[in-house]
Amino acid sequence: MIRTEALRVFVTVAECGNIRDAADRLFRTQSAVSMTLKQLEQELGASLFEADRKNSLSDLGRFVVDTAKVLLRDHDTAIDQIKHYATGKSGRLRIASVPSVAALLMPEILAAFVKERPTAEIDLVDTNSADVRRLVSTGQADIGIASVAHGDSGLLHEPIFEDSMQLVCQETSPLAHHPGPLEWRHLNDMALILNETTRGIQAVEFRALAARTSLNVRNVISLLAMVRAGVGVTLLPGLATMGLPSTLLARPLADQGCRRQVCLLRREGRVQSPLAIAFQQHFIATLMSMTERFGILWTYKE
Amino acid sequence: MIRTEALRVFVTVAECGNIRDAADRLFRTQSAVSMTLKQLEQELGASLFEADRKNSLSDLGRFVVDTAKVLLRDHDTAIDQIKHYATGKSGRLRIASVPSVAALLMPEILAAFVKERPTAEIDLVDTNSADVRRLVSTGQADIGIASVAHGDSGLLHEPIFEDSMQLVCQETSPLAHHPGPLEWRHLNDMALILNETTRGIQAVEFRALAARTSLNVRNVISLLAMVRAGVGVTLLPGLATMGLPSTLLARPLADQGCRRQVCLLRREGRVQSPLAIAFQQHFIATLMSMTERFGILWTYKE
DNA sequence: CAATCTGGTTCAGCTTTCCTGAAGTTCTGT
DNA sequence: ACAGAACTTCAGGAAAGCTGAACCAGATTG
Repeated sequence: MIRTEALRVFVTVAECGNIRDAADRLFRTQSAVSMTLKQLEQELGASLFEADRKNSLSDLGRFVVDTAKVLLRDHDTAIDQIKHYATGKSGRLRIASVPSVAALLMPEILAAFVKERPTAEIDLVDTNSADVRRLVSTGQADIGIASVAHGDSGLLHEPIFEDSMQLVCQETSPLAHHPGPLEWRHLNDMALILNETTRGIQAVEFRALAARTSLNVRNVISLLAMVRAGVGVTLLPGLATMGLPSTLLARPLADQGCRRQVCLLRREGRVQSPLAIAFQQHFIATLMSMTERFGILWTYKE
Repeated sequence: MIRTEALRVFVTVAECGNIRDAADRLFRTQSAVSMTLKQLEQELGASLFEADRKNSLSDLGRFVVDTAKVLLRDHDTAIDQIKHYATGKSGRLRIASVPSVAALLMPEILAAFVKERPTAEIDLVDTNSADVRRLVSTGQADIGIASVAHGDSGLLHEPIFEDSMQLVCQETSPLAHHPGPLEWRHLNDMALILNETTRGIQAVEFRALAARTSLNVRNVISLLAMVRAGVGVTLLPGLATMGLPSTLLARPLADQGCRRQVCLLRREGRVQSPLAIAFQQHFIATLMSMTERFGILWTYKE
């Protein structure tokens, strides 16, 4: 059996022209190198050098050096690739995230992550929570960031942070300059536009309000356009209100229990790729240092 | 350190889908395979399979299989090439030979040799003895077949066979039908054409005859054309007379000591390529069984 | 529901391989 | 002829790899 390492020893000796230098380079003793060479020659049944002195190769030796050099190069790059993949330095990662996180938090988080991993390929999809869950559970995304729905089978979720819901209205709205947090009753006279994030609100007062309206807009851009056009007001998580257009305002609610929970989702019973693991660690660690700046409430455990 | 063999074990398990079958294929026990896998996973710091059962790969596992498969393929073909080269099954061999051997013996000898070595590249040059020696001593040929000249420095020669010199004349020549072997004196009245092979003849009687002529023709084709045209007679080794044109005849000489010695030549102090060694063995062995057919006298020792 | 089967892991002990340090050999230049 | 350089050989010890036996955990079955 010809060991790859024996070939490496031989190539090193051929390059150095003598055993001592090769032994130094390989962090072995002369005798170890000598014996490896002898064993290799025995294996091949022919001499690799012209003489005892290792400064001139035999015909066979030249052939073996040439062949072994490309073998070793290929071998080393392949092992390297494997190690990179195994340590999450390369590979492919598909992230599905709700728009607020994708737009406001991800840029900063991903910037540092990809900088350290120039060979990693990362796909970021932003879509609504339900779709994020679908993508993750069907294996089309490796990691999801969304609110959690009970009854999600096959998904593991780890709560990351909470985000208090805010009212979004025109700056000309009567509620715009209302002093202090808004009570539910203040919304009684307003036209309310529902959206995906309002589905998670449990408060009975809100559910009563919601029952009176049938306008439900999915896309955030459209939703804000509606509010801007005076169709009505809506509720959005605090994070999503950070880049609000100038004619709109966000106002806090008095009901502190009215929050959306953002979770990290992954498929159950599935070994994650090292890159996915690395991303999660990076995501948690980076995000933790960003909580204050974005006014979010950290709920991650462990 | 990731061993190539560990990757081979992993790929085999991935292909078999379980350890038992893989162990059988690898001629190892289950436990050995299990431990190798465990060690590999430890080295990579991540799991290669989805579960204990080895029938579904993790993301990392899939990547490693893909990468390792090409690595192993390249590795195996490279090792194979080296082994082929080392055992003389492939490589390049440059043979320089005198025309008589090249034309009459080599076809049969090489036919079998190349048939067993489809990937070997063989160059055969036919030229005169002096040039054969030059090619071998300058390293332009690996093996030479020629008569030996004393004072050849840097050349090793092994005598192979002897060949008795014969007179070549027109069939209309007075000597053509002379009964019994020819004495030197029978040539007294003949015009003699010298050639390279006559240089090696020591007999004083011949040297006296040779002193009287100044016509020396190198190329065998030209030489025979001369004889055919009636310019004179010449002497050639028996082997070279076997394909004589129909109007020419070869006649034996009485002087049994008048022979040319054919040797196998190689460069001194130089390790031969395995293919060259293989060729020599084949050459000697095949030629030995051809001696009678070609009327040559075997002189190879050892 | 216990009994069995299947696929895998762990462990102690053995064998093989590999490496080292010291001593020996061979070549080379002076 | 001698010193030094280059390499080999050898004995002993460390490490790695393999095996057989025992063990474990899920499935399957009478």
